[in-house]
Amino acid sequence: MAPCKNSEASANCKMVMNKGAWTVEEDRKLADYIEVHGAKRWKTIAFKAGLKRCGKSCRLRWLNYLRPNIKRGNISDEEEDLILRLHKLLGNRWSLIAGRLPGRTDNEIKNYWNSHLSKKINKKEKASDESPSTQPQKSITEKTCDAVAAVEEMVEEGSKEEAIPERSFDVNQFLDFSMEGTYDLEWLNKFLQLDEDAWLAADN
DNA sequence: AACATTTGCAACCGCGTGCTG
DNA sequence: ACAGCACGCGGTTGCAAATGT
Repeated sequence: MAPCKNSEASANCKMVMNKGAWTVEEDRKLADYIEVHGAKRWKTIAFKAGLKRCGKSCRLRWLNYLRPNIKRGNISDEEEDLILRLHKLLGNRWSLIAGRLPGRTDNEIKNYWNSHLSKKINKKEKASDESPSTQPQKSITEKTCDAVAAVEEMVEEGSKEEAIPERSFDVNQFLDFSMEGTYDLEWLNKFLQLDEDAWLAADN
């Protein structure tokens, strides 16, 4: 145990805070309190639930572990593919990426990226560096990444000039996560289909 | 079996942003 | 306009479990 150093808790910093792994008892207290009072004002929640934790810590525990409908582990190929596509498009915007994967948290996706996908990509890059003369068949993921890159270009072009009608790309719509709950890839395919040529080019 | 190294994940930390008085 | 607070994000760390030697 150690005093909480972060700014949020500085006001009551004299209080000794719990740190490290959460216990079952702490989880129960937090979940019970939020079930009754809702997930607002984390500092108050931490205090009133009788937890010697920073509000910040409570929030993280709730969002990443206790929240209902959380999916844990077993990231499917479909989800992995989606993460790769979105990362190509958005970069390390983990919360935005997580927003497209119902039940997944930004922390989980970030961890998954750092421990699995970044290594996969490095391997692929190394492999392609070692055999530059041969042109191996691109995987679905690589193809989609190429297509996403094409979409990115379109976004940039669109910001410079009038959008070409049949190629119009609405960034706001793309980043509008209000249609939560629809776990299909239609929304992305719609954008990817904007440039069939990019697909064909990626194939050659 | 014992030790060293790597891996995977939960949690922490600092910073930026938005809201409120 | 300003200060203080609360929240959210992304990077980083710590540590247990798994794996290698």
